[in-house]
Amino acid sequence: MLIRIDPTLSTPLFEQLAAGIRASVIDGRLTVGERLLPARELAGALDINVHTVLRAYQILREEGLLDMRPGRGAIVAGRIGQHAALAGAIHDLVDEAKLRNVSESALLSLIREAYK
Amino acid sequence: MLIRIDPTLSTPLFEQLAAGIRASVIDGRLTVGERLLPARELAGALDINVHTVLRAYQILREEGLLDMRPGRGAIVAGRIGQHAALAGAIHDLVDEAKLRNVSESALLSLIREAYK
DNA sequence: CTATTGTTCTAGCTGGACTATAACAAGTGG
DNA sequence: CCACTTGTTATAGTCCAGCTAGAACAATAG
Repeated sequence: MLIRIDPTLSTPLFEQLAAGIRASVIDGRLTVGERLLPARELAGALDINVHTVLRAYQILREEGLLDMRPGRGAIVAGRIGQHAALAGAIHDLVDEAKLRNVSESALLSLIREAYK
Repeated sequence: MLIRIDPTLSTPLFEQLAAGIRASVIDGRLTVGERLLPARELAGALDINVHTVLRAYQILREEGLLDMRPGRGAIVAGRIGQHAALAGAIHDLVDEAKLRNVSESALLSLIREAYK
């Protein structure tokens, strides 16, 4: 599981991490039942704090993507079903946005608006 | 121009404001050539600081949405052309996401991922 | 010339993100 | 049962982005 973290970005580390794992689950790089690296281990590998990793894990658990318990670790639960369609739609939208020179942040806030 | 700001949300005020105005321009509530409220005035109305309003305005200028100069104010430039199609696509995507119980924050980070 | 309005600068406050330790609880495997 | 692993919880400190406040400046309108 290769996930890259960039401390210089404005998006929080725990969000970046959650986003990376989430994407991995959706496109199949992580499969249901698979176990993630133990928090302390991953934290060491990424050179960040354990709590930051755990915070990312907990977000994903609340989304139903992970199942975690002490002693067992964090396991991909993948309640998300067939997100493939969604992933496709997202891809198309992003392409469209790029084509029209709409910046990432602009697109993001348009979506935030649409969610209201 | 009615734009609502919620200080309790985690999204910065200046972003909320920029997002609101941006959306207004795109769906036609604000038309090209129209002048926005002077920063100090809008700040007073929203009960926030002038700098926060100006920061939002400047973001939109960088996007080419606004034209602003001292003494004249901020005017909708609307370089964005026909974003109607994009707006439609966004709307569809958000509906799809809601249908699948994908949270707003999850969708946002999926899009951030797709932008890479 | 005066009033308006964006621009720039300086300064201070606050909350969230991140880190660092440490103790605790629930599992796993021998 | 025991040792080890791993998530959970709590406490505390640092740092920075966002917001506020006040003031002086520059360009534009009338």
